[in-house]
Amino acid sequence: MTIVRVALDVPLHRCFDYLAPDAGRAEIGCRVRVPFGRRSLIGVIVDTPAQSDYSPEQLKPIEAILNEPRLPADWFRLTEFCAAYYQAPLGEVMLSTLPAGLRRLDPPKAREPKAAKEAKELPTPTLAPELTVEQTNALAVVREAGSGFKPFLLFGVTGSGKTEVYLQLIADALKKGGQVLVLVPEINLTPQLEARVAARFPAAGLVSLHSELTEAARLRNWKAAFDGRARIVLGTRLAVFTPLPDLALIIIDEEHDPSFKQQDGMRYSARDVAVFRAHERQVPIVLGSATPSLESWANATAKEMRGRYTLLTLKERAIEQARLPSVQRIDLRKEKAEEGLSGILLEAIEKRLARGEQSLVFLNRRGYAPVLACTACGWISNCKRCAANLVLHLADKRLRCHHCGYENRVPRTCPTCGNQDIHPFGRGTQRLEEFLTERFPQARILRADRDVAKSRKQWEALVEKIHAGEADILVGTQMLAKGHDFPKLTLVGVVGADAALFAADCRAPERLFAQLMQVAGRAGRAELPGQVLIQTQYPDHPLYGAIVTHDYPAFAATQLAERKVAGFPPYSHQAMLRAEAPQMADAIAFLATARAWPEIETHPAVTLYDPVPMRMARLANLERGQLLVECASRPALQAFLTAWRPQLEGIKAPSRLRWHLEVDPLEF
DNA sequence: AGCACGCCGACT
DNA sequence: GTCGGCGTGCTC
Repeated sequence: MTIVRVALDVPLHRCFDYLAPDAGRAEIGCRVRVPFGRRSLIGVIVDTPAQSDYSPEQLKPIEAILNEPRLPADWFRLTEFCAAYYQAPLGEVMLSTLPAGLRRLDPPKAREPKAAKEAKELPTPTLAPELTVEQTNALAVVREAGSGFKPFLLFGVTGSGKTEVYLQLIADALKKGGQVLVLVPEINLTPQLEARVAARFPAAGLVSLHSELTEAARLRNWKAAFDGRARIVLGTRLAVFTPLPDLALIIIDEEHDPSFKQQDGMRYSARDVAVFRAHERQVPIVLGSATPSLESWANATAKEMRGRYTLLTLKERAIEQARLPSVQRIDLRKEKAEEGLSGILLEAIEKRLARGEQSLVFLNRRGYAPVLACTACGWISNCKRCAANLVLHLADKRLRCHHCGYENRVPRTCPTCGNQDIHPFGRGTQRLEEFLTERFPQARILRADRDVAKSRKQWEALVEKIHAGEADILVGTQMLAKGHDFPKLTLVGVVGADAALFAADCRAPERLFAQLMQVAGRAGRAELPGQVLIQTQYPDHPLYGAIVTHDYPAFAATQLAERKVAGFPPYSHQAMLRAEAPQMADAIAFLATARAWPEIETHPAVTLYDPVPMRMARLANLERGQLLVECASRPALQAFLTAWRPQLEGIKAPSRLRWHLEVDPLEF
């Protein structure tokens, strides 16, 4: 009998030893089924130690060895790094990054893909278009760097041809016999990238990996990547963990996008994990964005970072005749607005209607109005379970909490004083749609938000309609800003963006800038020139100034200067301890105990702030508090967290209290 | 995390 | 008298 050390998907920071028959090929990287307490679990063999801390009698024999697939050594280094860096149990990391079919006891029998599909003749690859000078230069820099680890930041506005650069680099990597990993923020927002890659490399066996795939499809695609049949893997953040024997290049499109950050379980940043992976495998990595994250921008431009990343810039739009849209501010202090829309914007819409072009009104707030209130007694519609207002949805006559999902009928009179005079305050997309319908009765108006496009199918149908020119005016949120190009869209009106200017979160301006650049990029992509009108009470705000001049570097420079003064990332590193409990006092008490650990003194480089309630202090009947940890040195922060985390596990707290530690938090 | 055990309150 | 609430402890 041999001893095997097994990582299991349990929230315990240790592995478990078992006995395995010598004959059974129980080797590192194999999955095994083992008895655990009264249950049976799937785990991964991480070691075959000569000795165990437990006596042989205490060790239970494994139940089964699952030899295929055998997880490779570099996958071990990747998951071990993540477990250490994000303070997560190794087994949890390993098992959660495998497709469900490999971590379940009763894996569904993977059906072979239909033979007809394989027999189909491969289409002729689409041809590469002629490159611009900038694209040629960018490619030359990457090619010159060769095949080792080297991170590049490909900075280029919408339409500047980043995708073509990716495609050429993919071609290079494939030619050398390598595999390519392409990460995208959300698969349903970037279907055209998948289509373009597939069309250019029809023989590369492109597979996609994202959470919308069925379990069987995900397992099938994972295996194709694992055994090298798929030469290109295109996926969302979870794809960063896919074993790739011949990995030669990693590409991250829209690298600034917050959806690369996992917000539950192991809270990792797929972008950062990808950079680690590229380093570990000694392959180049290209991060692309029109509005890079400040972290990446600093790595590519700041003196302090000593050029960790190489900056590649695409300034010009690659599509002929297409120019950057003209962006103007509308001063709401001077312009009269009707239902939140200024005369200038309404006139601009009218002009587009006359010319048969499309307009988009961008408002990142769904529903009819963000709150319903009583003018007599001051009652406002708030959520019983959250520190948030219930949003009025007139389309289906409901009051709805956008945070916990609680919903209610719309009362006819004030619930506290009986007054009939209750009013919606503020504006959401439904209200704008209603007003525009009234104002432009001849126009075809389409609203695009999560209420209208609940499923992927509904969303695709909506996009189809817009493409077919079945809408004159679009009213939409965030959803419309990403991905799709609408050729007849020549006007974008931005409404209600000011709120984000003064948000407490230091990353709010960065996100707003990215969002505005993205939505502005929707205007005038083809031969029609585009116009963007931003309605604001603060036309002199530097953020808008930078949007008007399309000047991300200037914006980033001011933001980085502010971060430097404040000692914020990327000039420091952070971790956040969060606790939630039915009573805020319990959550804060837990954090205070964590804060009072005496050995904190032995980590002088680390700053711990006071425990405070979170900005959204109550969510779904749980009160939430947080404690920020900051340190100029990443290794020092890591050393502290590694010593601190076991202490946290020992803190006695009410059973309903939950806590987690997040490294490199994005939201505050 | 599960899943057991165990010890007190309010039901058929 | 039991059903069941959740506090506590353990999993090689």
